[in-house]
Amino acid sequence: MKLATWNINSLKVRLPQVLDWLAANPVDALCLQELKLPDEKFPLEAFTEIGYQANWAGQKTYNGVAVITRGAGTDVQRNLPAYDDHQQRIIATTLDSPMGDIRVISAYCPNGQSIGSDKYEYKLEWFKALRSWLRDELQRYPRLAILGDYNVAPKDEDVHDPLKWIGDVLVSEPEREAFGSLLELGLSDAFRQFEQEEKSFTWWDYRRYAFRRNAGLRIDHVLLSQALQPYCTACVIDKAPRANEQPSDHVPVIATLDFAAALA
DNA sequence: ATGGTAGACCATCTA
Repeated sequence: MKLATWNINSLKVRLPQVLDWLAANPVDALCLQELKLPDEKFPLEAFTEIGYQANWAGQKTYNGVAVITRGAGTDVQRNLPAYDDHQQRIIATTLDSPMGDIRVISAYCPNGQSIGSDKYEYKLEWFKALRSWLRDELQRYPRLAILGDYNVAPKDEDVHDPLKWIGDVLVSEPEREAFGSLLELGLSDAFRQFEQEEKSFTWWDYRRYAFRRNAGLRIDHVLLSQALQPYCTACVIDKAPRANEQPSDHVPVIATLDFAAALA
């Protein structure tokens, strides 16, 4: 089973790239962020034509998340139930697997804009609400994967130039603590369970030739519950789509779960 | 210190 996440920064612009990517990477679930389109503009047919189903929470202009899946999802949940928020940042669905139900969540965590701004306070509040919801969700669904754009580089090794970024949004200590508070629930950062190349990033600013200079951050993550982590055999970043014409500023992250040994 | 680019949308906002 393969699970992936990709912040595509406008599904309208990136739809052809997403379809191409799925053809080349037929994952079981692809979590998308920053759809930037309202519910009624979601291109469902484009996905059904290639054998996928979809659940989404759209919004005009900003935000918006989706989970593209091979099978039909059940128990679909939009947004954080106990956090009143018009920004569409969460969609959750339950997939069938040889191990039983697996909860898959696509998350677009707030950016925070700048330290001390209203948006930064909102980001920290939102993470608290996310943590609280995830605690309950893990009780209901021990096999849980939450994938998305967390807008947090967890450690200095996830930052191209840590000195330049000290105290900045996306790397500040309160944000890293917020991210760490999710790990305290028993979630693990799948990417760091494996040997990885140094300077592995998932996002590069469009400006100043950041991709060419590999001036990036690792802010897109796959978090796996304790029940799922033992089955994860790989977690990789696919940098290829950043070289496309009109690329997203983020690239996909893919986690592989292998249940064969457990079922043998 | 500012601005650089991209996307949504036609003046800025968000990232």
